[in-house]
Amino acid sequence: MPSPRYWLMKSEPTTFSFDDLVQSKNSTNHWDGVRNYQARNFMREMRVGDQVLFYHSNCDPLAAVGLAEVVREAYPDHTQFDRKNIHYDAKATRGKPIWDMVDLRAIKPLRKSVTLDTLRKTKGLEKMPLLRRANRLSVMPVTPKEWDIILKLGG
DNA sequence: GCCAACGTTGGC
DNA sequence: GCCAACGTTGGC
Repeated sequence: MPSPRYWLMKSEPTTFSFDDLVQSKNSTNHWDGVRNYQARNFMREMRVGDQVLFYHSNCDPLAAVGLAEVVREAYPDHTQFDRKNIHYDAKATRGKPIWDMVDLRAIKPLRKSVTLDTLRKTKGLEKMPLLRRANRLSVMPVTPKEWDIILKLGG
């Protein structure tokens, strides 16, 4: 199976919002802090040019808000080595890192944010992991069909 | 290697 | 603020 070309990534806007990405140098920043193996493994499958939906969690409104693309493939997340960082992992060493991150560049905000509520009501999106009850996965693949549906909703 | 307890995520 | 889901940890 070829690797998916589309992804959804969740972030709490109080921690790092789509606007924060837009305002980063070259609209580009690294996606650090992933500490879940499934999410990490999905990041490792990402290739330069893959498209990413930026989703805001734990806020109001809950919604997909912007488009980004992968500009650097998985490399070690530096925060795992930093004792003072909330994401510090004592088991990780520079010789044997555990956690990776990718770099994303903001493409543009969606003309219209697509709320979780809308996603739930839209046919064809039922299988998205995002919509599963109490879902915690922060990085997930999006099928081309789902991608088209969501982009239409987002204008 | 099992599984209960614990901690975190994140929608509600 | 609550709590369901679920990943992780640790005792055995």
